[in-house]
Amino acid sequence: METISKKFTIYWFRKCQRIHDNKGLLDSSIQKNLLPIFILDPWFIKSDKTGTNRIKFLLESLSDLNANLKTYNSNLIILYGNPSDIFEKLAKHSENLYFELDTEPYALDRDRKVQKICEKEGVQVHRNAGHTLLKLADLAQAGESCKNMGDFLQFIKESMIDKPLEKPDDLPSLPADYEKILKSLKIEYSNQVPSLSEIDRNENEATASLKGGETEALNIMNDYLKDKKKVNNFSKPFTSPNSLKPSTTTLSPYLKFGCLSPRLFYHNLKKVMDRNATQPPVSLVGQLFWREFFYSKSYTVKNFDKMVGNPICKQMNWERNEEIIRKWEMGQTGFPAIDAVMNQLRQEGWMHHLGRHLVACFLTRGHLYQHWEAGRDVFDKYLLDADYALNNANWMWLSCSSFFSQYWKVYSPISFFQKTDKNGDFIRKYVPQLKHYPAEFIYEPHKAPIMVQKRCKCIIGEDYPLPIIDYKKEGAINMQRMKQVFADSKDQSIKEEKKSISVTPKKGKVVKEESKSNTKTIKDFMSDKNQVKKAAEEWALGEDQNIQNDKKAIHSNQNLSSKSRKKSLKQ
DNA sequence: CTAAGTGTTGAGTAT
DNA sequence: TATACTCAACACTTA
Repeated sequence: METISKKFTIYWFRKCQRIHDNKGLLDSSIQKNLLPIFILDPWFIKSDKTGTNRIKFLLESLSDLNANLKTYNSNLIILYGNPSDIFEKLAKHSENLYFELDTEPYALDRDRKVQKICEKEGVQVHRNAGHTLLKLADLAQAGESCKNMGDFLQFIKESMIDKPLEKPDDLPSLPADYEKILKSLKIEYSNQVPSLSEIDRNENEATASLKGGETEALNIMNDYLKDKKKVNNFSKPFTSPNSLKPSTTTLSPYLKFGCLSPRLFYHNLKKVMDRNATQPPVSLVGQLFWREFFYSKSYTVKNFDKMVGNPICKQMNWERNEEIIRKWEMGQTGFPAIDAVMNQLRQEGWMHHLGRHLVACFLTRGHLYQHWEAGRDVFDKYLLDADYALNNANWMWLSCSSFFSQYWKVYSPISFFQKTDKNGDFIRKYVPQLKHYPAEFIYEPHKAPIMVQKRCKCIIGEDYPLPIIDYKKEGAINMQRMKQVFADSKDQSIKEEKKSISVTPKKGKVVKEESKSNTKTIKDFMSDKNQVKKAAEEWALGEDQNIQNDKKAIHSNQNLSSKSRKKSLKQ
C-alpha cells in the first residue's frame, strides 16, 4: 500500500507554458506528489524543420516557468524522449495526468496514444482547453458553420469566452523519491532547463531579440495596455510593416507557446477599450478573433496543411523550383524589400503581418508561382510564432487558395514598402550591403549607375544579386495564369452543378436545396437551435470517435467549471 | 432575376 | 499630401 501513496500526479506542460489561467495546474495543485514535467520531444527539438531561434524561445520560456515554479517550492522536471515511450514507463507510477488540449494533428495523435497507455495502467487523465478563446465544442461548430470572418464575427459572443483563472495559491513540493523512481525507470531527466548547446544547437544561430517566457509576455502586454489611445485606435491595415520598432504587439510567439492566455489578453483588452475603439476585424480583439477563426477551420477541415485532399483549398498547378525557393528563403532574390523581410525572418523569427503578406504573395501567385506549401515550410522553420492553424491559413489566403480570391490585387515588391519607408531604413537594417545606397535606388539598386554602385561599395551582381526575375513580366504572366485557374474552376463548378441536375432532372430543385444545406450559413445555424444541435451531432458522427469524446468531455467539463466559478464568486 | 455592395490591409495615376 | 478613380473583375450576400 505504501507504493500507492507514492504514485505521481503529473502536470504535463506543453503549449500552456504559464502559471496564470491554467486550469489543469490549478486542479492538480490540490493533489499530492505533484510532478510538473515538460518533455523535450525529438520530433520537435531534433527536427531540422525547427529553427534554433524557436528552440531558444522555448528554452527561455521553460526557464521562466521553472523560476516561477520555484517560488512555489516546486520545480519543472525536463524529460527527454518520445512521449509515448516515456509514459509507457511512467504510467505505472502515476495516479493522475493533467494536460491542456492541443488541436494540432500531431498533438491529437500523440495525446491519443498517451491517453491509451495511461488508461491501461489506471491513470486518471484530466484534460482542459485553454489555448483558444472558445471551448472546443464551440470551436468545432464555428469551423463547421463559418466560411469567412464575417460569419465568425456573427457566431462569436462574449459569453462564450471564459474569464481567466488566477494562478494557484500553493503548489505541493516535489515527490520526495522522484529522482529515484525516474532513475529506476531509466527515464532521462533533468531538474534544470538545458542550454542550447546541451541539445546540440549552435548558439550563434540564436539571434532573435524576443525572449520567451510568461514574465516577458505579461510585461509586454501590460506595457502595451498602458497606452490606451494606441489600444483604442489600433487598426491592423494601417500599422506599418517596415518600421524599425514593431508597430504591432509582438505577442504572437507568447500566444503560440501559451506563455500568455488568449482569454487573459482578451479580457484585459476589453477593460481598456471604450465605445469609440476600433472594431473587429481590424482591432486588437479582431486579431484574437482571426486567430480563433483560423483555429476553428484548422480543427474541422481535413488536410488543412495540404493542397491535395483539402476541401477548402483551390487546386492549382504550382511549381516547385528548389533553386528559386532557396533564393527566396535566404534573401537572395535581388528585391531588397523581399530580401529584407526574409532576412528579418531568419534573424528575428518575427515579421510584421504585412511583411509576411508581401513575401508570400511574391513567392506564390504574385511573381514566382511556387507552391504555397514550400513557403509555409520555410515560415514554419524560422518563425517563433509558427502555428499550424495560422501559418497554413495565411498561406492559403495569400496564395488565393482559400478565404481570399481577389487575385488581381498583388503587392508590388518595389512600391509597397516605399509607402511607409521612403528612405529605406528597414532595407538598410536587414540588407546591410545596401546601407549606403541613396533612397532613390535602394528599392531597385540594379538601376543605380555603376559609379553610384562603386561609391556605395556594393556592386549589383557581385555584392548583392541582380533581380531573379523581371517582376513586371512575370507578374503579368502570373495574373493570366491565375485568371485561367479561376475561370477553369468556375467552369468545373458549373459542370458539376449541371451534372447533378441532369442525373435527377425532375428533382432538380431538390438537389439544389440539398447542396445548399451542405454549405449551411451562419444564419441557418443561428435561426434554429435544433438545427444547431443536429448539425453538431451530424458533424460528430463524421469525426474520429476519440477526438469527439474529447470534445464532449471538455465541453461538459468547462460548463461545470464555469458554473462552479460563478458559485464561488457569489460566496 | 439582376444590380449593387462587401470583403482586415493593391497599384498607378490624376486632381 | 490626401483623395478619388481606374485597372479588371472573384465569391458571396443583400436589396
